[in-house]
Amino acid sequence: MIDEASTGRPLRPNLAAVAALAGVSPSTASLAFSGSGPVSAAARARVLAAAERLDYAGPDPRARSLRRGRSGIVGVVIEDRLRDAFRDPMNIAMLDGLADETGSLGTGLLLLTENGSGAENIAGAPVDAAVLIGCSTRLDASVAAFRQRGIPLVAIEAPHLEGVLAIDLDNREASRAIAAHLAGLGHRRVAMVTLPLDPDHTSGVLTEKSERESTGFTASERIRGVREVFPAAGGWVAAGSQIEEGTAAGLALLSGERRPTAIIAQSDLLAVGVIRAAERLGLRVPEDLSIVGFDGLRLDGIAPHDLATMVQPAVEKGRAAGRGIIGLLAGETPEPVIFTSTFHPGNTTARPATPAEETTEG
Amino acid sequence: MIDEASTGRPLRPNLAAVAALAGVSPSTASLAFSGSGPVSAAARARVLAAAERLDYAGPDPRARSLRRGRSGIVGVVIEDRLRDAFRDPMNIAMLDGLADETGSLGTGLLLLTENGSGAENIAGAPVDAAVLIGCSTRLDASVAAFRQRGIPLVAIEAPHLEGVLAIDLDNREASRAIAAHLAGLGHRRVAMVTLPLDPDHTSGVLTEKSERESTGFTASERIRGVREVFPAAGGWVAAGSQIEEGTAAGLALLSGERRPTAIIAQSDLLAVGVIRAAERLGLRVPEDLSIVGFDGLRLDGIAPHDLATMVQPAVEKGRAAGRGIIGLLAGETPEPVIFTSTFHPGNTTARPATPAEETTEG
DNA sequence: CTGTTAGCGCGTTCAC
DNA sequence: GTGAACGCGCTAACAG
Repeated sequence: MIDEASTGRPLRPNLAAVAALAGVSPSTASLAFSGSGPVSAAARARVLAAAERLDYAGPDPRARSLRRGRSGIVGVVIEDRLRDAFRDPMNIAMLDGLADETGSLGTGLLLLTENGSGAENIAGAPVDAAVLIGCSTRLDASVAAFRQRGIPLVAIEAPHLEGVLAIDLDNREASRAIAAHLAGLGHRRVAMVTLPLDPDHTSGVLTEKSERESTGFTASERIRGVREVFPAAGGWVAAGSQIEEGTAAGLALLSGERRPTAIIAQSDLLAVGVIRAAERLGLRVPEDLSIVGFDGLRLDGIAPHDLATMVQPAVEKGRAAGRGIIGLLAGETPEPVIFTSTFHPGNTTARPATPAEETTEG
Repeated sequence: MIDEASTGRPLRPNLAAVAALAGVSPSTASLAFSGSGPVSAAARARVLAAAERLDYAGPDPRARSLRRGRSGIVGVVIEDRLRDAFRDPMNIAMLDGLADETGSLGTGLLLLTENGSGAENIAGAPVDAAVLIGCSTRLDASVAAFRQRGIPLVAIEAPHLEGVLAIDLDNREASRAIAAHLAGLGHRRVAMVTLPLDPDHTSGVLTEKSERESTGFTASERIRGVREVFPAAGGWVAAGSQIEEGTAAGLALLSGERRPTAIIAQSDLLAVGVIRAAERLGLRVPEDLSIVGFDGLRLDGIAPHDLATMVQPAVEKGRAAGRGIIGLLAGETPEPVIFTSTFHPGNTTARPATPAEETTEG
């Protein structure tokens, strides 16, 4: 058997070995591979031939990244489990935009989840920059560690953090606009279905406590927006952005006595679920119940209605994050970005059947 | 301003600086951080204090991975664009299982796409091991490079590759079983809706040519399985595993003269799309058209029917891949795994209205 | 328990 | 255009 011991040379050849065989110095061989310097065609050819003979696959990425101080890897910090995060089509769209933009500069996206690897591990990742997605206060430790390392950070829809480039969405204003639209139609009893408020994705009635202790930035912002129009609006906290969760929420909200005449869901999938719940309860949409979603997901065929919703530029958010990273890595100081959602009226809202009662309820 | 130039010490402190300040040797400081060796409590405390004073965030991941020869990163090679790959819930389930199992050993999953980064880049990633997903022959270059580097490889549902641990699904047999089920009911005119056959996701009639030149391993296997029962079955190649694609396929297949009495879709989402197409054409399922899917996705609410399908253990596939990687990294030689799908009869198949005509058609 | 030494594999000076 | 030398930051051996 031909192996390390019998041949006397290392099993995995290194650049030095290739250089030796090619009869050039290591630095010349290095230049031949990286192409970032003047090498004679002859020398390059000899190096490449030697590499082939030794079955050398090119410079070791680890050594190269140590020497260069860059790994080419962009970290994506996700708080949820992958399964949960990827179930939301908006996250996927964002990742796609991000990959699009960062693909040019590096190797790939490194998925970092808080639960999988502890904050220790997450901050010990060999990334050149990191994007924080759907983050809450729990990420503080990781953020601090990244900062100490001097790793540029971009946060998408997160509370403002010093030194972290913010890519935001007008969640509050968009939600206020939705609420205003419903108020304009005459609705007074309006309820919300929110995205998860805590890291455990506890679902249930939206209480003062759950709202106060919320770590879900986007969800909280959207609640606040609605509250600007309906200060006392109640709601249901869903365990995730899924149709079934919306149905559960809908059943809970619509089964009570003084049921709402309109429901504002924080995602389109939740809204579809609410529509299902309404149908199951024999309520017509929008005659008996107005429903508005959020996201602007293409729902053709999934829901029979043309859902009223706030269309958000998810892919663009990812792209902006990617561009931000590139800028930061280039030593620039990119401006924060706030994206604007646009209202799609659809056909799932209408004047309430019994308009203008007094106040809102939960 | 206090900076590098004025203080004379590097802006980012390194382990040596910390050790110096703590009055211990670098190796002692290293042990204090990694915890993998005997260090006196006093020494550790001094090191930690020094680290805090210097705002040192711990050992540099790049240097550490060079020295240790391991980065703690597992690569996931995806052929598609992220958007396409993640649109298929099976892929997400797999990734989840993979992350679950590999979370223990490392930092995270590095998403590598062929289109984003070239084969050069992809093989230059500092990964300890890699999982190939939905790969075709186009990945050969990357595979070769990984092999040269001695990086353990696991392939999920891929053609057999020497030295690559295979995690497989009984696609062929499962598809044969579906076909046999339909044959048993009396169906003779059966058509397929397949997953993409080429990297560009070209959709259209399934032709001898597209079939022959297919790079979609899973799709081809499933076609072969069906062909064991219906050798002449025709079909439609979808551009992806999405409901709308299924609808398009259904419309194409069902609009012709001698329309099939049963359609075998290669995913549940496609099957749902076909159901929609059937409904749009006024065909009843299963009375006028039997439909079978694949995957065993939970479709509650998305489709009114209880879809007949082959339930595949997607999360388990990911888990098995993860365990395989762990084994390979430990120097073991894990056995390949072949998972078995189980048939869920549902209520979307029935005897054909006009049974037992002669042969199949396209 | 701690310190010393010696690289990991490469890229980058700076001379020639 | 090329080679020699050095150091990136850390950790595995050993020696004390």
